[in-house]
Amino acid sequence: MRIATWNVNSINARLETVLAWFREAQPDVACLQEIKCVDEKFPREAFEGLGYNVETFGQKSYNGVALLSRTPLEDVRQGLPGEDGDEHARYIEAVVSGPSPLRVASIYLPNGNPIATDKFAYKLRWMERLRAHAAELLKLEEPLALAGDYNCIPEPADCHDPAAWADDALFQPETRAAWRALQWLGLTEAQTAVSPTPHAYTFWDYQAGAWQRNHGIRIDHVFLSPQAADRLQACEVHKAARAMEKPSDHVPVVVTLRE
DNA sequence: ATGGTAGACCTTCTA
Repeated sequence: MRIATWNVNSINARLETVLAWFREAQPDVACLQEIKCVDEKFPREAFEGLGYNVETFGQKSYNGVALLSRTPLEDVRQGLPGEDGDEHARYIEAVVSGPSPLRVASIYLPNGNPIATDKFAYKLRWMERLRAHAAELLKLEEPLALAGDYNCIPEPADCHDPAAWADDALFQPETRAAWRALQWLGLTEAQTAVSPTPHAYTFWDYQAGAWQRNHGIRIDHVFLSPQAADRLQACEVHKAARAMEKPSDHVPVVVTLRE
């Protein structure tokens, strides 16, 4: 089973690019982030035409996440528990049905910049809520994948120039500690587990020639429960997607689990 | 030199 995560930076602006990648890569499950539209505006039919079941948690203009699966999605949950009044659409979870069911979540963690504002406090609260929810899910002792844009640069080797990120929310000690706290729960980050390659970037800014200079960051991750990590076979960063026509600034990350 | 680009969309916010 192949599970993809991809921050598409507007599903409607990116539809042809995303569909072309889906035809080529043919993931069984996909977690999308930053769809940037309400549920009614998601191009559902285009993905159903490729054989996917579609669940979305959208929002006007910003954020928005989606789950796509070849088999039906059950037990769908929209929104991360733990903060009443949180309006951001950043979390959707469901169970991919089949002979070996997989619980999967599409995660768009808050960016958190600038760090001297409530945006950073919101980011850290959101990370603590995710930790608490993940701890609950781990009690189920079932295959689980928490995939998405974590907006966290875990290690210096996950960027080109750590000094350039020193004041950025993605590289703050608190952000990185909250990310590691997910590991200490017993979750396995797939890319690091399979091939801990330095500079395996998943995002390159549109600005300042970041792609041409390979000034990227590794911020798109897949965390697996022990029952899923036990089946981990591969984790691939689809770097070529950054060179497509009208690319997203993120590329897909695809995890393969043994059946 | 505080730049640069992209998307949504009403003029500026977010990234």
